[in-house]
Amino acid sequence: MDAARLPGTQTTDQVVAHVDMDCFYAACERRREPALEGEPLVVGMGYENGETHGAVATASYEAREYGVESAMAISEALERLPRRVEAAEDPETSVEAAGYYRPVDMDHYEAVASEVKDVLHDAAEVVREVSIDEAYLDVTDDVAWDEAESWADTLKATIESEVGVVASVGVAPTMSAAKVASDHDKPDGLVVVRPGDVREFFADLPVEEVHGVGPVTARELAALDIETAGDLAAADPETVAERFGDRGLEIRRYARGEDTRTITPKGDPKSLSRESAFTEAVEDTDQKRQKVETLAAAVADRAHRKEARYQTIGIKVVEPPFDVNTRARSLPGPVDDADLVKSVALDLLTEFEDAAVRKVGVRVSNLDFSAGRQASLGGFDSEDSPQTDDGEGATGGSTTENDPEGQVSLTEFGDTASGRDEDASSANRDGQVSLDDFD
DNA sequence: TCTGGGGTCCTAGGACCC
DNA sequence: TCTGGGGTCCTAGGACCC
Repeated sequence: MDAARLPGTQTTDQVVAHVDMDCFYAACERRREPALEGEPLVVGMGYENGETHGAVATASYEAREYGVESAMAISEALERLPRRVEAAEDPETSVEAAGYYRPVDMDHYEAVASEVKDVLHDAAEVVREVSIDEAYLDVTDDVAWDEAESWADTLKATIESEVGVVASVGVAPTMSAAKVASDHDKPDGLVVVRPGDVREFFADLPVEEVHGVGPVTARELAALDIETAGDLAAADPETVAERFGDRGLEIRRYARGEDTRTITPKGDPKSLSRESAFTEAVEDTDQKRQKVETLAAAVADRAHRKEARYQTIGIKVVEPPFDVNTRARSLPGPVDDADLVKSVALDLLTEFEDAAVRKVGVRVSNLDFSAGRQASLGGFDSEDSPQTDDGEGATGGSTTENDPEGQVSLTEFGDTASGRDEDASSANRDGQVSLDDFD
């Protein structure tokens, strides 16, 4: 596209495009199995091997007509839409009212997603990938409002011809409006909301469509007679703030088309986790421990491959009916140590030894990617700055070297900067960061 | 609703420090 | 020794998103 704006004509408005792939997993399955085109198709996880406790990840629009929805239990999906293979053998069931089921294959979807991303990065300077099938593009400097529609149309066509999957695109002056716009005319949608039209565009939408409003908030808003985004936009800010705090003011601003967020590329992850559900609630200690060990190894492996070290190790334990418990323990410094993940996770699990448990998870957080990237010599206190900056800059604070035994240096730093004795003393208390404590 | 898996951000309270 | 205030880090839980 030509017509880059002249420097002097820029306003504070952004031109934001939100690209959202339609039924992405199903589209990926169809790409490699074209016979599924036009058929009801359900992609789900955890239901293979005769298991029935999985959930629907994506249902094609044809499958949705039978009432199958994403996040629905597979067992319920099968009631509404039997499997085609079984229907064919069962004279009682009509083949027309049956569909195809495929298990989730993340590796394949990620490969397709990276092809899509290549197209997006060609189309815009700044791309924020939100998830495997969704991204924001900042095209403020490349696309004028007059050409937004044809630009988006071209982008959609390119994705379809080069990758073979269909996207919906919304273009608007803010991220929150672009997101709603891309969803507004799905599938194969293209909606442009110009700067002056945002408030009107939101007015009649159900309040749940505002980004950040989920079922809980929607219910509480309904109790205040706030049912549309327009109601929320017009609501008294003090009432909203009183009930929902800062988050309330934020969703109100979104509903008014006010959103000052700018598009930045996605940074490093903040945490990595693995979790897994039992078929039914389990009390047996060994079964729980075994699953936690497996998850711990998987998480540690993933972190290792991503060159992430972690300072906090935690578990999640879900008790029936759906009580989520989390426990976490922080270490004196970041580590990359699969055995430690396992031993800490198991230790945290002992609290739930006697509990009935339906699901467990292991997480590492407080991630540090510095080791794999560069050996930075920064981080020493500079002479010219007095005491005021110690809390902040503190690159890494604790061990930025590879091994947790890098303690020596910590202790030495101990009395040089007041902000540091915390680290040093906590390391000392734990004596040499003795990993033995966790074994 | 008989809830799968992987994330993010926010809040509140306690410990600890100055 | 008691009181008070400011600040940070950590843990746990909640809501939300895809």
